[in-house]
Amino acid sequence: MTDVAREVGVTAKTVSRVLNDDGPVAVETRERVMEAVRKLGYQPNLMARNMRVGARDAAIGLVIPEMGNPFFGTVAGGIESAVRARGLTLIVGNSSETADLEQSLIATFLARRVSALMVVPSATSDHRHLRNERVAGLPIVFLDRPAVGLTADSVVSANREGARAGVAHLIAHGHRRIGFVGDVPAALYTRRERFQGYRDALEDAGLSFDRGLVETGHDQEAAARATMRLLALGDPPTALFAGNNLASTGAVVALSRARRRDVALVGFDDLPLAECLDPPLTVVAQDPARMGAAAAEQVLARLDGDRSKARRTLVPTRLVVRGSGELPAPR
Amino acid sequence: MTDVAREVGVTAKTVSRVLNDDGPVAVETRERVMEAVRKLGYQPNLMARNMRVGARDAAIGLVIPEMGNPFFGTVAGGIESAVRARGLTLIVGNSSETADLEQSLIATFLARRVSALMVVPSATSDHRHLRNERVAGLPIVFLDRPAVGLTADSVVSANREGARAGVAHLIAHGHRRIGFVGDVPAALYTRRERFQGYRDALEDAGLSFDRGLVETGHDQEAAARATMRLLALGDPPTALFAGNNLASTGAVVALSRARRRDVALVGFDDLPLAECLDPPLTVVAQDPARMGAAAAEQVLARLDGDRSKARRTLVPTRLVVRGSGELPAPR
DNA sequence: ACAGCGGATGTCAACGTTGACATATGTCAA
DNA sequence: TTGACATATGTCAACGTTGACATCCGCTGT
Repeated sequence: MTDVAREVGVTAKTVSRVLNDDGPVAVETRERVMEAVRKLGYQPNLMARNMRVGARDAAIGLVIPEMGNPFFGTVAGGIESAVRARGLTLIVGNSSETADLEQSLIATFLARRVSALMVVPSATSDHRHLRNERVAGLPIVFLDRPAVGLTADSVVSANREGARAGVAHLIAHGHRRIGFVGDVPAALYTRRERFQGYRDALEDAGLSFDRGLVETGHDQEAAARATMRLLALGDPPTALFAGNNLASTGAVVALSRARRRDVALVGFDDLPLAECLDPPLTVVAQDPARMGAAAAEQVLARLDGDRSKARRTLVPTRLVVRGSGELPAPR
Repeated sequence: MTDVAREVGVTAKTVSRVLNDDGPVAVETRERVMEAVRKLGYQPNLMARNMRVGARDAAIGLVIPEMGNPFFGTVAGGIESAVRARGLTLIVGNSSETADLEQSLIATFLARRVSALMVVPSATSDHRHLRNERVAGLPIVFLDRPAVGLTADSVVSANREGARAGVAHLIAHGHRRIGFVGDVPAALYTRRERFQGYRDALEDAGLSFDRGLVETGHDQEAAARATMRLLALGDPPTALFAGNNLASTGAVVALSRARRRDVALVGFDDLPLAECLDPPLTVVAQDPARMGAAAAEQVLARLDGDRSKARRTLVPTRLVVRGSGELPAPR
């Protein structure tokens, strides 16, 4: 900025005035300044500006466990578009589902003085350490899974209700033995809730819970193996409920490899090609874009001074009936 | 920091020394400082630090056209993990495939003094405005598509070669009329290259090019409609080549809806459920994680002072044979 | 006893920007 | 003419941090 000022023959303050439309500046001066800015290719230094005005960084920090997973990608996209309208930029970090990385990313974001924090917590993380920031008024929103050890805003899917509806759907088609293919670790919030929904549905129908029908795998191949184990049981399930998109994919792969077109399947979270599968995949669809948008709204409201108490936003799910969930139970 | 210093009864400089392991500090002082840091929940202000040391922001800016698309998500993931090892954080912006947004995102990143810039260019963008930064030594890498009007590093897939191999594969199975379902706008680099590869393969085999076999659609539904138009031709193609993941998905959807299991299909870019389709989808797979990693490597090398001339990294593709591309041509 | 040295800490200025306030010049009404 | 006022610009300090250099202390070797 000083360079521009020297070039024009004024002080930095005048240049600052021109660039911020702050205070009166002679038309001619303004033009000469703009000219010099172009000529020197000057870019204002946001870091210095923020420091001077004591403002926080016009960015919000987002921690997600996995960037390649389209679920989180879409969530991030929903946040980005909602937040950019306010001139905020999005800083993204990948926690790889580990508490350590999550915490170090959060520390980095805090050191950058981000305006707000959005976190998809890892399975084993604890957020007590954010208490100071919370009371200091920093907006913090937890996504997909709530905070642990901290009262804070959160935006989550209607996991339990959705899973319950999905499993009830299978029961309505005559199934009595329904397998659950889910995430590991079992401590993960979403896994827990969806599992509860599964048990709710069984109970609603007066069916007994069989621990032997529960298998887990944390990636697609592991989920496929888990599915295989269920199919190999002496008294195998006639239907499966998959607890997330990777589990669904794994189950689909396993059924396809085993050429078992008679096993019903409902997955939690939609897949792009679901309708092209054979049979087309019935799912409990989440709405990741909406989750992102809801989280962004919540953060913006907080930034606008909303000091009301922490709020949990429940994003509804939707049962999308396509075929795989309607296969009748054999008798 | 001043607060911490006052608390301990030393000057800010001493606190700075403790926190940066810089210069000698008495063990006891160090402990008291650390204690105060914990007690006050002090976080060093990165903005101020960067400004003082004249360093650029320890972040790299990434512009992608679409966060929800798993291709770009995976690319971003590849970058993030490679870059975090160096203590750099990733700032991501979504250009929604428009040149205006792209440019404004780049401007924001520059104002933040990011250490490097990574851009997946939009169809109509022009990068002449980055010339100053280039000569100033800012590392800039273009991803998936090269820069326009600027000589700079780039990392792209072997689009032309890959498409050529994919189409040659169809020809080897006896197909003579092969449709192309691609992106719009046709001006898009990847679309252009893949289309050239398609024509190369036809020419290699001595087949004539028929403009009527080329259709476009920029999202899944549009691609499905494009596929339908091809199938409805008086002399329809017996095989299809899809120019990207959305086009592939659209083509799969269209064939599935039309119950046409006799039309061969090869897609560019892999899909998670490709193996479960009926028939399983043969694709020319890209390696997005590797693209991200390669781009990150290139940037890190530049940050380490590599001043060699701009380099184009070609990431190879791989033909994954699964079934849909091997359907024989009817005769 | 004293210079010399290294350890522990302090002082000051500067990074680039902008708020608060001051100054200079011109305009206009009383 | 005078002062009140608006316009255009300048001066200075401060944001939080750290480089460069200074100071103070006790210890060592002669």
